[in-house]
Amino acid sequence: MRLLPHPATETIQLTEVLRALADPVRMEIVLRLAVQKEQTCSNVGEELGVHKSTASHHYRTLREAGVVMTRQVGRLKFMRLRREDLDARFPGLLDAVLAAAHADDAAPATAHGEDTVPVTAHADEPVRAIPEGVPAHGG
Amino acid sequence: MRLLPHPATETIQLTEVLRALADPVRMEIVLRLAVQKEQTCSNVGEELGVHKSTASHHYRTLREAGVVMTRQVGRLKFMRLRREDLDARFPGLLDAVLAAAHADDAAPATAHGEDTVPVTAHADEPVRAIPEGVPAHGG
DNA sequence: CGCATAGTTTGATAATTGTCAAAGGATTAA
DNA sequence: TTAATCCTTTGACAATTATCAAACTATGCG
Repeated sequence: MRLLPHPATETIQLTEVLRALADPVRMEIVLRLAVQKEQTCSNVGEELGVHKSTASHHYRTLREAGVVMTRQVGRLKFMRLRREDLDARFPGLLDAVLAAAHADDAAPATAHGEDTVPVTAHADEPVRAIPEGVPAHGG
Repeated sequence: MRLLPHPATETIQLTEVLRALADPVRMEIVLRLAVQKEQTCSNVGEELGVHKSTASHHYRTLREAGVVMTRQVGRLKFMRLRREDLDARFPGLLDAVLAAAHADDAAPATAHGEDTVPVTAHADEPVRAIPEGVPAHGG
């Protein structure tokens, strides 16, 4: 059994964690690991729709950012989230991200399963809001 | 008074938020806004150490990701965090990120103000941990 | 050894991004 | 209108990155 190099908990950098998570493929990996706790790279990779070398690149990115821990058993490599380490370093961050990812999955326009709300109206037009205590200077 | 186009709360994408936050300059902007609540672009930009056009690019990135709201008053543009919107869309995320940013500021190696711990020893070497219920098959 | 399995590394490429510099709005002041 | 202020846009460029393909390493099996 062997371990690959991982950053110590204290040296995990927020910016790198966020960047690691700011990719759809890597987020998908993290979400799977959040449910399945530990998986082989092969298992994770087969469902991602990317080449195995691409997947390997993402494993490395996640590992070097301190998001996942990889251990090798025979020919297999098992990946797992560094939940406790991340919680110790950045309390609540991982949970918030995972919860947010689920909130993001539920498509807003069809979340209620009823109205196809005209969200596009907001997306490209100026928002009418926040007049607030504006330091306007004249009427 | 005018408003620039902003994404509606329901259309804010987690990946874009994380990517927006995964940059040191933008994180710095967000941290300032978290404290000062609202500032002009000029105020924020002067302390960032980047060209004003670069700063403008970052404002845009943050705005399009749904992280900040910008309103124009005369020649000035005021920026503010979309705290309530982000909380509504991704509960706890912004708070966790802000707390994490503060935890990241406190340099771990000198946090105790005493020992210049050999963190580099961990950074590049294999970690001894997580033997756990490993499906090892032999001694 | 020879062969298969599991991932990584290297090479190549296209896309994205952070940066500065310079020109371009938009607004206020005179 | 001209000038000044505030910020954005465009252009250029270097660095990073996501991707696939192919070669490579490491392990296990006979």
